[in-house]
Amino acid sequence: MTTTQELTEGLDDLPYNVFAKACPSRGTLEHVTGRWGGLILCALFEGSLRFNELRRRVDGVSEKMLSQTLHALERDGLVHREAQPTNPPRVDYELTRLGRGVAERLHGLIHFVEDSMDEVLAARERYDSARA
Amino acid sequence: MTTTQELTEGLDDLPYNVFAKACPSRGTLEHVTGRWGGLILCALFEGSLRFNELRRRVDGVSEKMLSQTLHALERDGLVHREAQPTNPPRVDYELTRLGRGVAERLHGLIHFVEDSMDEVLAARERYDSARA
DNA sequence: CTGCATCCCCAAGGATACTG
DNA sequence: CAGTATCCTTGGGGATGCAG
Repeated sequence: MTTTQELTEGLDDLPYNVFAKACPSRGTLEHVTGRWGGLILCALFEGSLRFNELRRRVDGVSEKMLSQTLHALERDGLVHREAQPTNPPRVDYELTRLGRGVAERLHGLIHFVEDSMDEVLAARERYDSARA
Repeated sequence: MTTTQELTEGLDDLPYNVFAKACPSRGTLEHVTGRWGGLILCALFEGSLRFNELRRRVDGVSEKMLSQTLHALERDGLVHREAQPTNPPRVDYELTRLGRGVAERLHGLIHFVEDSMDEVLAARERYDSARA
């Protein structure tokens, strides 16, 4: 007996496949690796932060983008929002278990890139001077 | 004049720090985690590919974006371009040692996201129904 | 096949002002 | 403090055409 599953297994037809244009995992990947998503998750990996702490930590985010990105990450179940009904308001953002899994890997990637920058910059100079 | 470097030193004054707006590592991170960069590196992680193979593998990339992203990755020293002076032309793209380091970590991240999609989708439903 | 050049649109995202 | 609402600009990126 040959099932559809058997016919297609072994290549990329796992339940979710980023390489497929329509796969929902691509959307989540973009939230996670987007311009601000990665930095926000990585910042929260070091501990929970309040809105404006996060804003200062991630140099260059606008209020709007921080708010918007946090909403997307919260919706995807990667970030938990803890609002305290005090005055003035205090809201803490922290990673969920799922979020820690993502952030841990993102953290590894980011530090690898940081540690590689000397080589990257050297490669750029070679590339540029080769066609000057 | 207060520079970003001065503002952040004492905290993360490692040679390179993605959290600082002006750090060159942020640019490279964006090449690597950009909309197409991540998928291209991840595709090449499984082996070298020709231009149109890559184009088919990464469902949805336009010719322009593939070409443009490959140039950025080549310039950063992550991808090696091997052109054969045949007719018709044949060009292979493969990861450099540095590129493999990045792609390996990216690959781990991407698969973690794919494997988490059921949970992500469930979280979205909870989030949406909670404010319907 | 492997691209580069051009046109063009639209949405990401910055700036600013306002609210609870 | 923690956001939301609005406006407006820029460039990301798709479509098309051409070339070696």
